Amino acid sequence: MEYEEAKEKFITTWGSLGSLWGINKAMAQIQSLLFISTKPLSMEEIMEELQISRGNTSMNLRQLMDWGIVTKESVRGERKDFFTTEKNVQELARHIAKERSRREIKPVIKILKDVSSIKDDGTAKTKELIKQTKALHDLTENADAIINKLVSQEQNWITKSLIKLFK
Amino acid sequence: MEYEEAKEKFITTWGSLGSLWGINKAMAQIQSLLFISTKPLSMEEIMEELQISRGNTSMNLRQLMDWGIVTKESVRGERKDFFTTEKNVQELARHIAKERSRREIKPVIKILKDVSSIKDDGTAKTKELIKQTKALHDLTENADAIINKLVSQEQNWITKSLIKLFK
DNA sequence: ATAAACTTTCAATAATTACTGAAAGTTTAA
DNA sequence: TTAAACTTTCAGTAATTATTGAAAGTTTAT
Repeated sequence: MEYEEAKEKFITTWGSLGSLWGINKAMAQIQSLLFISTKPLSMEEIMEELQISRGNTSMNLRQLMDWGIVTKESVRGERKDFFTTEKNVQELARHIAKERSRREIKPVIKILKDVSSIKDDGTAKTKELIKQTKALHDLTENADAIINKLVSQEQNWITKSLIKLFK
Repeated sequence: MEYEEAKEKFITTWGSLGSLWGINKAMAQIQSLLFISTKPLSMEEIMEELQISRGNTSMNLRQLMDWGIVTKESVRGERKDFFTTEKNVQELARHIAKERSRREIKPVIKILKDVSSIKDDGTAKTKELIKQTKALHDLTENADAIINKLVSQEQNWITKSLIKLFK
């Protein structure tokens, strides 16, 4: 396998992994294209490379910027915008984890808390609902906290050595 | 909020979280219905409760069984099948993590390994592709290992206390 | 062996989600 | 201030994914 094939394979694979986990294909592909690019790319270049429309490119670049993993850059002497992605995988993971936590996990934790806090009317089905949603609440909250800790910047030597322990 | 509303809210919320993470809505809803049920449910009851068709129910129950989180049960004296889900959240998380790892993450790790192993032809773009996919490979492999360890059954006292540390 | 009770399969259809392309909007240089 | 260069928006369309429902298949009781 040489460069072109490897590049193609990487972008395609990352795109399908994205879809599988609820991230749209174009968004994942744009990010992966930038991730292995040696220089900032213009909208034109991205469209050309991935064979997608101007509108699609624009919308997905916006989303990537909202997620904080792509930034617009100016290249001196050039009029058009250029885009780069966070190149450090640790940082990348941190941004993604933080955003998904904030947008998707935290609101669910809130609802699980509400649901598990309903008044116990003494019936078996209410008791079961409370017990099970409480367990799910605790698990989700823990998982969320652990993941955010694991990818957080404030990783001191303790955390780092713990990660090694897990390997 | 009393029972019916809370139940409704829980099932709906869990269903949309599912979609958001690439798990189909009906599948997530069936699982959550079983998760708070005090007894095994028949296909009839599931269809009725969630207002979905027989075919849909059957296909999604099959998938849940393939994932190892729902089991078919016989109730003595009854001809039809009854279904239950894993009630222990820890076990549930373990099954889901294992399956997603096996089906989705492991194959991607394999491809990242292949891609990052292409011959270095000395060009900047090849060097960048190798460097970046290698970094992603290592991160993905670590994340996969950590998550599987965290939810694994063999949680001994060390692991448990580490989890506490992360809280 | 028959038929009732139940489940699965799958082609057709619906619902959802993503994508396009052109018009409207914005920025920049002169 | 004009107009060229560029970007965004969004209604319409396409592609994908989920769902239905009825026919085919299976199991069980007699």
